[in-house]
Amino acid sequence: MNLAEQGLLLEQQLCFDVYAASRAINKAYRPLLEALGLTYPQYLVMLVLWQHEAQTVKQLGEQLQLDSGTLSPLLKRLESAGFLQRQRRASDEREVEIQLTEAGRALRQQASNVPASIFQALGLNASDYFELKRLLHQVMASVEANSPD
Amino acid sequence: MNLAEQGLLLEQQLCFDVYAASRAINKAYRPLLEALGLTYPQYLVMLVLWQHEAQTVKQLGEQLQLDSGTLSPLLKRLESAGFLQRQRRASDEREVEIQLTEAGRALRQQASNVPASIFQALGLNASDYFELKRLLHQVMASVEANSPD
DNA sequence: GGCAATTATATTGTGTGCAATTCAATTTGT
DNA sequence: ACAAATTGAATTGCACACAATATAATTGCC
Repeated sequence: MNLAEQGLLLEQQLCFDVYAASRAINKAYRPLLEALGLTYPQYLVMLVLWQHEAQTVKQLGEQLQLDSGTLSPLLKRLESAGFLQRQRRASDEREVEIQLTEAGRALRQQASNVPASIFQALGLNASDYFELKRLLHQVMASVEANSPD
Repeated sequence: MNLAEQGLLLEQQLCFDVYAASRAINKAYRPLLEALGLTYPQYLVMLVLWQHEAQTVKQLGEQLQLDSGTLSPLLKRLESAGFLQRQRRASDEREVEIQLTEAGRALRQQASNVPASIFQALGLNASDYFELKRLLHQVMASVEANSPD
């Protein structure tokens, strides 16, 4: 087997590991978030809103790297679940502002143990945790330099 | 802000980094694979088949950690694209055997430069590459120990 | 041999992701 | 001021993911 062919082996593919790890992590969140009535992407949106309540769709999209094609239906589901409200901003009617409801705010308390549970499930010590974070950031920076948004 | 609340900050979430990196990598593959007529999950299936031509759906699913709900329609699309054929195995009619077509086999040559292109786009030196791989494997092993298949 | 449990795949339903398009509101250039 | 360009969301269309269910074939057990 020559060098080019060796690159085509699944077990050599770092990218597959990232892809598989992402799905495995999602699976670990599922039972925890099900108790809150959230999916993992919905939980990420709530994280952003818990940090700063009023956000436009665009601002959410920038932080989560998701576009309106993903966020619009997701936000509608969160709205019909009663966790937030969407309304056109008066100062610029193109923008839709997302506001937490009381139920959405209250959910934060119920979610407060999720990060620790997940951290434990990851099985990493602090130094590996930060090393993994560093390497992922490096990969994202490189990849996005080649294929910009 | 107390400790529990600090866990709920997006920028502290390693899991978000894995999720975002996975999508960023997918985006990097897209233009390369578009030239071959493949999506990234389809490319992964082809990688497995290039290594070992005859596989059942179950065997593919084990290697890629994907179930029949994902693989069945994906394999049908690869079949109608002319890259493979699906047929019930005579010895056990519950199993569906996947066979590459000549076009599917030929695609391997066209894909041979993909791994090197992607490796370059990742911007990692060899030692970071293997370190990232090690950490991801560790995470997957831990996570799957808690939420088994 | 026959029937219950198991196995392999397919189907259904829900929820992302994302490219491409559409539409309305705003900003810009003159 | 006003037409053209830009912007922010929503919509459409397609392709995953995955839980839950259905179906058909096989295996085990008596």
